[in-house]
Amino acid sequence: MKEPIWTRERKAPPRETLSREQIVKTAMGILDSEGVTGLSMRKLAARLDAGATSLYWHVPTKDDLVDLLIDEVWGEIDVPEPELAGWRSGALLFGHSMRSALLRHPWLPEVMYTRPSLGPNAMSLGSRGLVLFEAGGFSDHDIDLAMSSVMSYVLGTVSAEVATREMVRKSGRSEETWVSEMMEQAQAVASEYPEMQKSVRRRTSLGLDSSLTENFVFGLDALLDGLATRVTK
Amino acid sequence: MKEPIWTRERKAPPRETLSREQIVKTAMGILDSEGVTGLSMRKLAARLDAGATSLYWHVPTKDDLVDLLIDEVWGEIDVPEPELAGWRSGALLFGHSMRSALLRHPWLPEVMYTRPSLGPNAMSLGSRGLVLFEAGGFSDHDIDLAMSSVMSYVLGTVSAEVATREMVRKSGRSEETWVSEMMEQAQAVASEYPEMQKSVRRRTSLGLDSSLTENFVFGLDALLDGLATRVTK
DNA sequence: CTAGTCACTCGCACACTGTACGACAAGCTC
DNA sequence: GAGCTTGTCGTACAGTGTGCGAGTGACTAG
Repeated sequence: MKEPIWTRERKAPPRETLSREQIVKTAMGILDSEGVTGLSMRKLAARLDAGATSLYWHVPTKDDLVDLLIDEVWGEIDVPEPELAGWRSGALLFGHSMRSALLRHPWLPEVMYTRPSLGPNAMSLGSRGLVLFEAGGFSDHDIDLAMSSVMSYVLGTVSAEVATREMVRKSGRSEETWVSEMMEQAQAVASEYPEMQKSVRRRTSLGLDSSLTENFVFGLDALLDGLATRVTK
Repeated sequence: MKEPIWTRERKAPPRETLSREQIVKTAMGILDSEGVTGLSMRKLAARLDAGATSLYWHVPTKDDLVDLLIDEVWGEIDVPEPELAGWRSGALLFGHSMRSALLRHPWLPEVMYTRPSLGPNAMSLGSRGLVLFEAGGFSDHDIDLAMSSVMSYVLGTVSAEVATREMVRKSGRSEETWVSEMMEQAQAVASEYPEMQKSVRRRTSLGLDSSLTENFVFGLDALLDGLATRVTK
């Protein structure tokens, strides 16, 4: 009579092997710190002390790997239960949670717009979002319109924010000197675009961080105000 | 006495040469039809009957070329003069114009979030937008907050829309069969995500196009409603 | 103990990318 | 003619994703 596997002892510790989780995790590290162009299969493999093509046993293609990484990010986003906060502050919280996830993983905008990406975490996120807006009293027809307008707003704003921060980073300057250089440029073309100059000056008075946060909050607030008038129940 | 140039005849027609405009134009064609991955310097050169490296005399790098292309798209977006329509319908028009430009050039989202891109058309667009909102009666402080929330909303929504369309295209199925396949998938995981199922069904009843347009309009309307309450003057 | 079958690793090779370099040519001004 | 500017392009290099097939360690059946 054969003894079942889980009681039987292993003769020797199992061979150390790569795992999909491990690959995803270190790929995430590379992506977060070096961006999309910094991630190559060879570099990833090297960091795992493995041959480049070994990865392909665990992951079909690089694109699939990126899909896994995207879904990982969706998994980091909170959606509060509606009974805890009400839909409005729930949506606000959701927006902020989504923003901070995107700021932690600034590579996401440049890859997410070319691919399906309907992994389990994305599904769960979408589902929980819909629950929130349903509880908020939107009509059946409006629930996912409301939900997806909030998601799109956050996505767009934070993508733009990430692009701005990227601009600063690439310039190699510090934040302050970058802002002041922008000011100079704005001065130079002031005659052509007087409005832009005012805008830059307005943003300069706050720091870059606060200015971007204010931007995000202002629009989200306005959008939620607009959505509030569409609550019917 | 030397005769001025414009009266002097050319001895021979000038040598045919590449031009930046020409390069930009055919690159735009490739990008629009084959997407970002379809654009390579060699392919672009081949389509111009030129050697690959000849392009580098007219354009410093491929990235710079893409920057030119992005600014070209910004140039296609209308912003109405405020006195023609008022800020609200002006903003609506602007949003639709921006949307259709992005739908014509669906490659834009995947490249715009990694780079500066403050070309002349972008500047002019921003400036005209600010004029519109200023005339709308927003406080000095709110003008560019309002403006950029609209831009971000449109950007985010249409980027997501483009991604959806890309999904359909890549699947190789027709629009209808794709939608019904989505329905099946939704049925399959219905127990886990009942909300998603409802959402998919709602979208299925309209066509894909109308559903996406409705989505866009709904959120933009809500956002503008919210912004309207912030008009002070 | 041997033979066989999985699960997994990895070197090589291929086609492709952006672009630096330097040789070359055509047209213009002296 | 000489010399300069403008422009073209072949070659080469370092890098990419990944298909293929050989190889290896751990396990099981006989």
